[in-house]
Amino acid sequence: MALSTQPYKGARDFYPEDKRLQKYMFRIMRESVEKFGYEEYDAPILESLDLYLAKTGEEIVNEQTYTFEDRGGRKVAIRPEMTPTVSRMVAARRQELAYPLRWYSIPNLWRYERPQHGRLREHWQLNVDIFGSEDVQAELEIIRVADSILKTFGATHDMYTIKLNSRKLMDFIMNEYLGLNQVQSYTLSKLIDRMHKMPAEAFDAEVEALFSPSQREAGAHNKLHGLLKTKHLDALPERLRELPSVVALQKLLTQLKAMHIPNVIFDITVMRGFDYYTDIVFEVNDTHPENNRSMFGGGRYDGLVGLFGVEPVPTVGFGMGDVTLQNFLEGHDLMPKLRSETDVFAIIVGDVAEKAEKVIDDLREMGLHIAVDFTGRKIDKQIKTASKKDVHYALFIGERELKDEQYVLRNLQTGVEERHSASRIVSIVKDYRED
RNA sequence: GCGGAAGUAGCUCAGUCGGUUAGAGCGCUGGAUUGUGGCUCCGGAGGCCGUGGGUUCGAGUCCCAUCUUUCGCCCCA
Repeated sequence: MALSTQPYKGARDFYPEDKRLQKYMFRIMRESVEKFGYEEYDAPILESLDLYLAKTGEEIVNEQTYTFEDRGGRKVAIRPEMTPTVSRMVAARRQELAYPLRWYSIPNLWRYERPQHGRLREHWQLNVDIFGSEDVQAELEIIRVADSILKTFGATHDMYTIKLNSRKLMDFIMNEYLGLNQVQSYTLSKLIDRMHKMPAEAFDAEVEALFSPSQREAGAHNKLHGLLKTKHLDALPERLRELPSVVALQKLLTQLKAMHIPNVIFDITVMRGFDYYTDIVFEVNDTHPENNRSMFGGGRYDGLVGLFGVEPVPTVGFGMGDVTLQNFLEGHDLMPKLRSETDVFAIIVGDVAEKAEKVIDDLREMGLHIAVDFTGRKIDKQIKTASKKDVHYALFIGERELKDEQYVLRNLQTGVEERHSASRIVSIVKDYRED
């Protein structure tokens, strides 16, 4: 039986053209967040399993994490997300860091689950966090950063919606306003989280089953129903509007709109999967009709750093996955045509290899990326090879060129050929590379 | 983890009722008087029909299992 050439289930090989796309996406991400002063960090892909047992949703640890025992008997996990890791790093140097911290990373993460559209077992996820600010200005900045990234990819505001909500508001609604106990609240929040994926009747039935007789008596169901239909903060009952979280949400919405981000809305059904969110959460949705799903999101999690036994550090952050981002870019026709990192494919004509290599080395010295075809094949084959590699220019070097030191530079896109000196070639190619 | 669909050449696929040496297009490769790709013409390579069992005189075709891909569910990015 032959060895399989397939990559591991749910993981991808990155051939040069795939890697080109990944590098492009990471470059835009880095440039966007660094504009706001975020600094890159990194960490090992392996973590102690304990790190994930304390928090996170239970299912992620039990069923979706790759775990194993190392040779020393330690329980090890391949990181399924970056937030616990970065919280651990911050906690380790809690006292000496200069707050507010603006950190980002693009780690690869692993989750053991069934691969399907937009979800693989290994993915890369831009993580952007701001540590050390309780002020809603932190949320404002984080959302602006997320918006700015999408804009840099060429997206316009009609392509996505930013939905905001608050966990504190939801907790208040469930505990105080509806009078639910802890178990009921937890179940209901998970139910609201997937409310849009189930028929209204099924949702109603599950909600009804959740309430106790006395709660039903008190009209809990109707109250909840009314709330879930709320599209604006002003439409909330007075008691809820006075909550600090709601005031903060209102401020956020107003400021974002003032900053020319009109596609933000309040959405009371946004919950986010992780249990560690403590207040404001947000979610970015693709508006493309065929891919109308949550692309990524984030929120405030003030409790995580404190789990390591140090004073808590208030934190706001989000994670943006490469697979969902790619789907978004493809859906909105935002994928760039990427060329090779190689600027020039040199074609040596005749028996002049030694002299030609000298010229090529000079060009490399002046900063060009040049691959040389030393096969001596027919010229048409060599041009075809260059073209297939998505190299932009072919450079012919033969007797004639070497004699007068004028080389034939061919633009493989247009087919236009010109004779130039080496230094002129360098500036032409560099000019092209710049844009 | 639970359902549905699909696996034939590198890619996209055809293959009748189970019947001889398994097909096309594209791609790859060589050539059309040796310094120019994409067009045209001619030649060539390339298949354990995903894998393992079973039924049958005979299986790409029917049955079972398994792996992979894919769509949905759970969950989430």
